[in-house]
Amino acid sequence: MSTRKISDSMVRRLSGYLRQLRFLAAEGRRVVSSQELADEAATTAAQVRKDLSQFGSFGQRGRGYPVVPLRDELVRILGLRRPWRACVVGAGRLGTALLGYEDFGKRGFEIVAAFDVDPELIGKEVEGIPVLSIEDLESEIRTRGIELAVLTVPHGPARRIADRLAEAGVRGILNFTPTRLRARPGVSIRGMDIAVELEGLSYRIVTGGEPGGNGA
Amino acid sequence: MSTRKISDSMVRRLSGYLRQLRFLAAEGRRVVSSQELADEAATTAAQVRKDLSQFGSFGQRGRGYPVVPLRDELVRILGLRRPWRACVVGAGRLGTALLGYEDFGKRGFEIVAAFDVDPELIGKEVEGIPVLSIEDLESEIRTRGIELAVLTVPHGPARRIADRLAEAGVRGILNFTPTRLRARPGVSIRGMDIAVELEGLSYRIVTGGEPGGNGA
DNA sequence: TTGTATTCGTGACTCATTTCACAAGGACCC
DNA sequence: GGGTCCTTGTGAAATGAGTCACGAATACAA
Ligand SMILES: NC(=O)c1ccc[n+]([C@@H]2O[C@H](COP(=O)([O-])OP(=O)(O)OC[C@H]3O[C@@H](n4cnc5c(N)ncnc54)[C@H](O)[C@@H]3O)[C@@H](O)[C@H]2O)c1
Ligand SMILES: NC(=O)c1ccc[n+]([C@@H]2O[C@H](COP(=O)([O-])OP(=O)(O)OC[C@H]3O[C@@H](n4cnc5c(N)ncnc54)[C@H](O)[C@@H]3O)[C@@H](O)[C@H]2O)c1
Repeated sequence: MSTRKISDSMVRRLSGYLRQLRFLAAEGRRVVSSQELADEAATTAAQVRKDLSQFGSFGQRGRGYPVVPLRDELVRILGLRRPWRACVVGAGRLGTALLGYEDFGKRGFEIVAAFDVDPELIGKEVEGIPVLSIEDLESEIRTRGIELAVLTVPHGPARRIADRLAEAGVRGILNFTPTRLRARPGVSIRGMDIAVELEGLSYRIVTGGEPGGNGA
Repeated sequence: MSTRKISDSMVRRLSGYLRQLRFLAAEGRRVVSSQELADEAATTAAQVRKDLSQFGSFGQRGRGYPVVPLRDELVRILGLRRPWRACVVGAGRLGTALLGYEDFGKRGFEIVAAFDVDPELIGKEVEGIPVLSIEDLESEIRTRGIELAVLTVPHGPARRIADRLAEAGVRGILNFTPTRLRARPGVSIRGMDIAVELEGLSYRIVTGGEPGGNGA
């Protein structure tokens, strides 16, 4: 346990271990080896051990890692002990799909509201989640204790809304728009750009690159 | 120009530069400095120059990089000279949202078909794109010359369908399911897992990590 | 209890990526 | 045509990530 700085790619791997551990826990498995964890997370056994050893000694030599305690430890490390309260901004095609995504809840993220400008949508419920007016963004975020936002509005208003979210005290934004958001102190931002991923595929294919598996 | 091996994170940055260059080209800008490119792609000027120098000398000292030629060069490097023919497998909530995503075309990816099991959907068109039976997956992929697939089916059938896609000759899969797909020779796979990104946000927030901007 | 087979934890090493610093090359003004 | 800015291109240095090998600890069988 040497408490190095935790890199982004390592956090990504921890997520992968956690996913696998949840699955194993549901199956009733008691212990799992670094090798098995590595296979599912597309890495090596040594890497798994090194990653986990950053936080303490959870394994038992000769046996492996106890599934449930290790899962709970990762939940703690990743900050998922209690669910995060989140909203979706932009209840369009993509936003609506996300509102119906049941895995959010299972993974510790609770979507408590959506926001939109469209008067047709405001006041309705989509997948059981209320669509609120974008005008009330700041007040609703405060009263409902919303900490995270998923941004699925068009390019035009994206920057402005991100600023308003930051201003209203949101701690993190998951950005699905192709707009690059300005970093704001106190607000973490992560972008999911489909085109970037597709272009990555394209590059690998034309350069004859086999290496199939990065993410899932 | 030293022709090192191109890393994954570098390809990601190249995508970022390309996005910005497309935007600047549309605005009519003639030249751009490494500094400006760096600001938008959340990196440093030196990094931009080093990245680009892998492929040749495109810049003019004292002036910067000519926007349109550099854009075209990146298009070539990333393998985007002609559009890729793609399909969406699983025309559910997420799949439907993706079928309506107009930016695909602009970025060089043409969605020519969707596949599903649901008899209600098969034969219909969604957003102008025909929904075909999953039973005809192999034959349709061959006759329509489909090269890429976006996978948006439930967890259950995901692995099996990925195998069928690989068998049918698809060159790349963009996987939105939480299922980890087995790497297959000749098929590049890239996963987009929302939960992984949200967990990354969660981690950064609880550890007090400011560093706002990775992706968009 | 002893021996053998496992599997973790970890320091040393290797390899990859990023940053730094600056010379080289061109633009532009006078 | 000479001087002055700028900004690129690039080796060298610094930093960081991932791999290896092996000792320590444990399980289990005989
Ligand atoms: N559709 C996809 O599959 C997809 C995939 C990846 C990324 N994206 C990105 O996600 C974003 C949304 O895409 P979409 O296809 O869902 O578009 P959409 O037009 O279907 O939905 C956008 C929604 O945002 C709302 N909106 C517009 N301005 C707003 C404002 N100022 N405040 C609040 N809400 C506002 C609209 O009323 C609409 O409901 C776009 O930036 C797009 O590039 C979409
Ligand atoms: N909804 C989201 O916002 C979201 C976000 C991220 C990831 N995902 C993932 O994307 C996948 C789809 O999610 P969804 O919400 O769109 O689910 P959905 O149930 O709305 O859609 C799934 C579609 O796949 C079709 N399907 C089922 N079995 C099939 C088969 N064997 N062959 C072809 N088609 C088949 C179904 O008929 C349905 O139309 C899931 O794996 C989910 O975890 C969804």
